[in-house]
Amino acid sequence: MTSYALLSLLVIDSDNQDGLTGYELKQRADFTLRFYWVSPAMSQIYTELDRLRSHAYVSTEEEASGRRPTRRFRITSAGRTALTTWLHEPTDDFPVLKHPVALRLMLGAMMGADEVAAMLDRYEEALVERRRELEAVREMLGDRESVAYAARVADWGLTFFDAEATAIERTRDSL
Amino acid sequence: MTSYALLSLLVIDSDNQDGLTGYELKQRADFTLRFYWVSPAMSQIYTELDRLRSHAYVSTEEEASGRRPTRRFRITSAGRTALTTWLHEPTDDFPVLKHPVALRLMLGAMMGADEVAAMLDRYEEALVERRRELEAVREMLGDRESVAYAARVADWGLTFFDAEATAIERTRDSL
DNA sequence: AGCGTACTGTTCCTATTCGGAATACCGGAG
DNA sequence: CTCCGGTATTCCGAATAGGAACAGTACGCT
Repeated sequence: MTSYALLSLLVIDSDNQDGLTGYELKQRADFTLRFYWVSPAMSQIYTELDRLRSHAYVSTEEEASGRRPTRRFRITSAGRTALTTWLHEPTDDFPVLKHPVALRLMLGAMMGADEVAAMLDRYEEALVERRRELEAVREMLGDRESVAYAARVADWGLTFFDAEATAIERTRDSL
Repeated sequence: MTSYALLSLLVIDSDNQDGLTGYELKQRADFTLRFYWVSPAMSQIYTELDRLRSHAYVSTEEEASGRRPTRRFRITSAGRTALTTWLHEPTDDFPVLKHPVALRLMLGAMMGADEVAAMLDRYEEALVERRRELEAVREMLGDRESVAYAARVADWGLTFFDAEATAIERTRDSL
């Protein structure tokens, strides 16, 4: 699955002629992908890139400018085809949510109400911060037609964050 | 992290004297844990149980009744202590959401509006089903004080599902 | 009693993912 | 020219995922 996530980053960037390095891919992932997926570890990005290259889904360009070899990756037409095929096949995958706050809340009885409240406060703070970051992304996207789908995904994320804020409120009220 | 999730299942069950087998633990995880975490693979459950036993956080009881050895696991007081310690140390872990629908929506331009709509429809169906399942759990919990925190977690999950439904609606409207 | 079948319970295998350390090179501020 | 922060890749070990394989058990059916 992660390979498709990386392919999607590459296809989004494909108007850029130069392609991306693994490092840049990691930065893009940190910037957007993490809001609706995860930002893969460096190690995994390079592993996936090797795999994609072995399928000829990406092409690499060595940049032997200095002494150090730097590779820039671009999606190939085969990669585009594979991605399109993947998009077309319906999937029944359901979102996976790993929620450490909920995990701990489950054992609230072992924590005490004040500590639960403190945990909620901390989470709320972190949430506000995350939301701010996503909102910045959303504003960058604006209402340009070319990034309309990215904007929809960002809006989806904002809806999620707002629901989290609501859940925090409700939980607090119930204590 | 998963080991604490398993410990939490064991502590929740600890009024039961007999303890749980790995298999039963998997069932419990399928029933509740998956709504706010993941249901670990069988292989991982047994791996974690071995680890927990090596820390003496769980005790095992061999049941050599027939020919087959069956092990029942119970949390020890050391396990309880470890769990409590873990609960007390504040964490800055943020929820992780892996959202395949959002991942695909990102590339909506490569799918076409009708296919995107179909994907949203399928997701909505699956969502309704999941919500029903969680609601059944929620109703089982009722308003008993002993499971008040579990009920809060269930409510949190329902809030999440409702937000997903909202996000689907909004996305549909924007197409 | 014997049979089929679904369920219980554990182990095993492989692949994927995570998390970050280690290494190395580059460019600019001072 | 030197330090330092950013760029870029590789490497390592561990955790997680996903099921298949295997084996015993319970129960209804004939």
